[in-house]
Parts: sequence; C-alpha cells; structure tokens
Amino acid sequence: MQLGKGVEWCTHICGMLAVVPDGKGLSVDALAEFFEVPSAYLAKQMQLLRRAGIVESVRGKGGGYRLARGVDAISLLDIVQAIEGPSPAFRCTEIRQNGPCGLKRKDCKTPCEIATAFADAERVYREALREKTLAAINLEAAANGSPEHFLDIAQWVQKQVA
Amino acid sequence: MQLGKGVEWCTHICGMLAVVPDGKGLSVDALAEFFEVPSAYLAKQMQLLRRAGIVESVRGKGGGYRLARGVDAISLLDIVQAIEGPSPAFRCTEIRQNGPCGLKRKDCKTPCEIATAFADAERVYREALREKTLAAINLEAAANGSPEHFLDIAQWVQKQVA
DNA sequence: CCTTAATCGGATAATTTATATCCGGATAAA
DNA sequence: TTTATCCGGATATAAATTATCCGATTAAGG
Repeated sequence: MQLGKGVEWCTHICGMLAVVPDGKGLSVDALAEFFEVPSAYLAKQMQLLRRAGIVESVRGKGGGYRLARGVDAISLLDIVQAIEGPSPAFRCTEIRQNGPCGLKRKDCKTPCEIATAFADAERVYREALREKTLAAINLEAAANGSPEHFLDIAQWVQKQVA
Repeated sequence: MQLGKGVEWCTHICGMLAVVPDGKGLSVDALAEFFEVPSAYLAKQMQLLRRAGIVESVRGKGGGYRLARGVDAISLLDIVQAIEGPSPAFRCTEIRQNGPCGLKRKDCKTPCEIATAFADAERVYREALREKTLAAINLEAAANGSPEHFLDIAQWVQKQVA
C-alpha cells in the first residue's frame, strides 16, 4: 500500500507556493527544477491539483501556478485526495457472497463487519490528514528551520517571478 | 493507494479458521473453493500469514492451515502487515535536500514536518486496526448474521475436516 | 513400500498501475 | 509575431500486483 510520489511532491510544492507574491505564479519547469523532479510528470500532478481546486493556473507567457485559496483552507487530505483519487484503500469485493455458503445479495444490504472495520480505520486516517493544514505545516517548518534557508527560498522565488 | 486483494481474502479466512475444531486444519484448496478465489495465489498469501505467525500449517495428507493463536490475539493490523509488509504508505524521498535551495544532509537529522504529519496519520490508522481483533469481528458478525448461515458454515467445515 | 494429499519455495508469466515523455493546440505577454 | 506557458491526449516504460506452474518435501494410509 503506497501513496504515489506526486503526494510528496505536491505537498512540498503547495507549501512553497504559499510564499509566492499575490498575483504571481511559478511555472512547472521552475517547480520541477526547485525539487529536482521530472517536469513532464509533475505537470500531470499539477493538473490534478488544479482540477481539485487547490491551485489555479495562469496560461501564457509569465503564467504558472499559485494557490487557489489560503493555506489555512488547504489540508493534507485535500492534496492526497486530489492526487490519489477518492477510492478507499480497502477494496471490499463482497466475497461473503461467494462459494458454497455464500450469502444472497439481498442479505448484504449493509457492509460486512470487516469492510466496516477498515472503513473506520481509514476514517481516522483521513481525519488526521484533514486536521493538518498547510498553514500548520509551514508554521512548524518556520519554527524548526533556519532563517537563512527561508531567505534562500524567498530570493529564489523572487528571481522566478521577476 | 490500494490494499491488495489478499488483505480481504485473508481477513475473511482467518475469521473462518476460528471455527475449525482444535487440531484440525483446512487446505488451501478448500479455502479457495469456499471464497471462490484463485487457489494458487491464495497459497502465496497463506504463506505470508504463516511467516507472520498468524496461522500454522500442517504438511502432508490431511494437513492444512489453522490459527496459530486465539482470535483475541489476532488483530486486523497483524493481517495487513503480514500481507502488505511493514513499509509505510507515504514515501519520503527527502526532496527538501534537492534543487537550488536544497538542505544539507546534516541539517536533516529529523524528518521534515510533512513526513511527520503523514507518519502521525498512519499511526492512528494502524492503531484503529490494532484495536480490532478477530474476536470482535466474529462477535459482531454473529450478532448481525442469521443462525442458519452459521450452521451452513459449521457443516461445511465439518465436511472438510472429516 | 507405494500412493495420495498436502504445504513449501522458487521460477515465471500475465495483468494492472505508476511513472514518465512527447506533441499539437490554446492562450497571453512582450 | 515570437515566446513562454498551460491543456489534453497519446504513448511508452517501469514497477507492482495478480496468477500459474513445477519440483521438493512431508505425512497419512493401504
């Protein structure tokens, strides 16, 4: 059970889009260079973020991506669901209806106890991710990181949007 | 992010191995027939359960699989980890060390805030699965299911171990 | 001792998903 | 008009999942 690489990439990217000046944006190439990830594939992931309404894009020269709403309104769950889609990790194929002792379909209107247990576990997982916003992540990062590093980043962003 | 089919199969199978009489076992072929799943592939999953110490096997004629310990000592987490392995769903590749503003390795002794957040979420997920034992699952199933169905199963098991 | 039924482990193949690239079209700034 | 950018689709490659098969081993029973 693995999350795609896009989840890591896009979470870091969203955190850094937060420091892009209002009205500006960063191109896919710039983002790909910043994190050393393949540009063409990253472009695909950014489109997923856009369709989910997490970022917005500006086409044409000087365009790029920026956050579509504030960092306190974007959670890790938003990003995971944008990249990975909505389907749960546990796939119930109703095997209780199979075989010599299989139940009839009409006796399976409610999910089985096993499917329910996994659904419950995934619910608390999603809840934990939902409660973690980009704002909180960036606040923690600011507390733990060195001021020099953030200056580096700010300057690099300035250079891109200039 | 998907769990393998083996997780669903093996959870149902463990729940049903719980009603196998002491000292007896069910063959892979019998289990595969009961749930209508491919026998050869199920055999592989059962080996994973065995290596994890969840079931034990008896080789040779009349052999098969049975639980290695009581249903109150087997949790859904045990089964998931046996099938899926121990690696976390979120893969941190330390992309904060990449690119023009990448951090030095020595400044990354502690995991980044994003990796930490995902690790926290997975922790509560695993905790929820750990707290759900086969005993609890079977108890709920007994409460929700019809007595006729359980008689069916008991009779089928009797036939197999006879 | 031989046959039968079963797991074990390894090798391999098929299928699906994840990862990655490319290109033609649209859009907007200079 | 040129350039830089996103958009969408098509396609290719790599990896993981799913599935099958086979020879070896083990044990029961005639």
